[in-house]
Amino acid sequence: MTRIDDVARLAGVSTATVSRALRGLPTVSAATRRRVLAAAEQLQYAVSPNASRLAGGRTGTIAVVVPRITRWFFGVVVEAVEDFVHQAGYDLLLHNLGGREQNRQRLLRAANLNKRVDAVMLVATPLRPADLSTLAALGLPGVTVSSGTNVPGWPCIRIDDLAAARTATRHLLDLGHRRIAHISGDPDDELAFTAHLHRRRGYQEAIRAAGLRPDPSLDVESTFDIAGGTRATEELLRRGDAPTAIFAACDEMAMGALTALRDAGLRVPQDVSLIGVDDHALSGVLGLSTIAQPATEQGRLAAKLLLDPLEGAAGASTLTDPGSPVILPTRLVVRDSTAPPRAN
Amino acid sequence: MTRIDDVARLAGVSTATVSRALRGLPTVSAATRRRVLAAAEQLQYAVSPNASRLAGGRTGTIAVVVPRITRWFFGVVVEAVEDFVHQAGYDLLLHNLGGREQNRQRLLRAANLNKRVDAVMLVATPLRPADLSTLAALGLPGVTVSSGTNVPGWPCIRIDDLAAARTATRHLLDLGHRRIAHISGDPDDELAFTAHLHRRRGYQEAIRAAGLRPDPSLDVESTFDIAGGTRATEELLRRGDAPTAIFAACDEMAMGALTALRDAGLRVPQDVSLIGVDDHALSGVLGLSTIAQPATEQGRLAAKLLLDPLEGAAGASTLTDPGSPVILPTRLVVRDSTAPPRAN
DNA sequence: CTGAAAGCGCTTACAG
DNA sequence: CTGAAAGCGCTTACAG
Repeated sequence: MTRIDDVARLAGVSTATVSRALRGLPTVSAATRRRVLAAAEQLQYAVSPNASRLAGGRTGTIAVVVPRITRWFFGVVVEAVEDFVHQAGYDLLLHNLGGREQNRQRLLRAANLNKRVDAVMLVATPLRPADLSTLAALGLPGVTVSSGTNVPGWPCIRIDDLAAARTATRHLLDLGHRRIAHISGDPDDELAFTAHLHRRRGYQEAIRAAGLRPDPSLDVESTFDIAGGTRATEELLRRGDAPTAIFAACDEMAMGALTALRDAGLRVPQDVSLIGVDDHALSGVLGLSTIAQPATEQGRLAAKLLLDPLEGAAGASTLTDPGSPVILPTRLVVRDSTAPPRAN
Repeated sequence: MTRIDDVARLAGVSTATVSRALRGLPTVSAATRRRVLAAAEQLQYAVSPNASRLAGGRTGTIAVVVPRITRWFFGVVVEAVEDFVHQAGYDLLLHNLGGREQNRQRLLRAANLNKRVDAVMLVATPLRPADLSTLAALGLPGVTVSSGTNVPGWPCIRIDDLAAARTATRHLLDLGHRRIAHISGDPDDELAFTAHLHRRRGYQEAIRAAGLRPDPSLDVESTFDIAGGTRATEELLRRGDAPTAIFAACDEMAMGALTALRDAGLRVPQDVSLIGVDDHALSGVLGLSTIAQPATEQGRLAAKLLLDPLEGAAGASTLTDPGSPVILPTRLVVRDSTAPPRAN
């Protein structure tokens, strides 16, 4: 392995000058810089990140925490963040909680973030009060994406889950539905993010705004994924007196609902209308109506808010007030899964 | 930030002893270890990874390279790898090529892997001869998953793409189909992985084994994703004389095909049968017949083959001969998208 | 614009 | 089983 002093020797300068030239600091003459770059090139020199980080006090790395990388939203967010982060010359440490409480605890143990990253991005990651203290003690900058827990001092990027749910529910109401069910995540799950809590409230608000009363038997909780959508819908049908429409808290749950409805011999939308939230890559294929949310933009913006301050970008801190979340717009996309209820 | 000498002072031992005790080395008396652990706990001490890595010469980090984290197979593989890697106490550096040749080049530039990781996992990542030299020069251990390019000395985990394609095609043949189309990835794409090349060959072999001749007009190339499946199918239909069955090189392409077929007014499987490869999480929802491949197992096994040697696990090197790939089994899953052609 | 020297916080022979 | 000391490969004031 060639080291910095090999380069220094070849270029006929000190290691300090090599360090400055390679990092593009302005205090190096053009001629010297040329010689250093040539020497480094000739020796195929690569700086040792660990030495550099130890001496410089920066890690050049950011941590990204997601509940499950295999779910549509989180995959898209990570892809956007990865791109931005690597463009900026940082490394990306991935943490996938995978629904295991133990993973979240391991992550938050001092040793796993501390001294290891310059900043943290928490995507839809819920935190207990104790976790917040741990994070605060680390003193790291960070950003949160999607709901989860707000961290004081960190900016937050998300959509308006309440409004999204109201829009979805109102779309069903406008079509003439009155028996509208809701399937959503489990509020008791420690690791559950909180988006679905707001979506449930939005659903209930829209129902009430239409002069109806939310019917608890039409509100089923399960896991926030495909299988959960299937189970919730099966439970819904088991309760008898099927709804004429279902608002699923996310597209993946809606997809799971499709299976359950099909197995029950119910057609979408003729027998039951169905709408989700996300605009998953496959929602178009399935003809699923949904509330589209901009996943790539949320990831990209979050990465920018995270890195700009580290880079000391001009106006970085004025881009957003850490106190108030940045809300990105959603959009109703009507496809083939929603229609007026059958005249009976 | 508390440092190792703070702990040493509190415990009344040297920093060397603290280092040994904390890492669980056997050469520390039980009493001393207890005192050190207590002191570390009391001070909330976390080792500095950079200092440790610089002094110790290990990075405690592995790099994982995938074409696109948002695609089903890669997301599942990364999830499995992440779990294994973190359990083993390593960090995971994620690289998502995102279809950009520039990203691949950036990754392979000496500075981006060199001195930064202890080992590399390449998932379906193709390499040019020059890239192979670069990797060889780094002298890093590694493993490849799914096709891509074989790296001398690295184990390789994958399925038998040829056999999978033959099975899929034969399933259609067995149902009575004779005009069987194939939609697959673009062989000219620099960044394309190579799985689809084998799948095409398997398709052609099965066609020939049935005494038929592969028809080039039934073999359409596009991108290896949902949109590519749609475009390829549209092209197929544009050529006239539609096939009675389509074998898509992956489930995501098959899903894209569904859209195109529906838009053309063709029903699956009544008008056209359709089968893919993967057993994507949504294939069940869509009733898509497919050749299931074990993505989680491939990721887990690859992680194990990567880490065991680093840990000096007993028999690590005998687990597999780096020369011959480890082939995991696939399985035909028949759902509702394949049926006999219409009697005409 | 450049260099000598100290220091970043650990781990590792080496000696006992 | 334990410690003193050197060393890992950089960066950063400081001085010029």
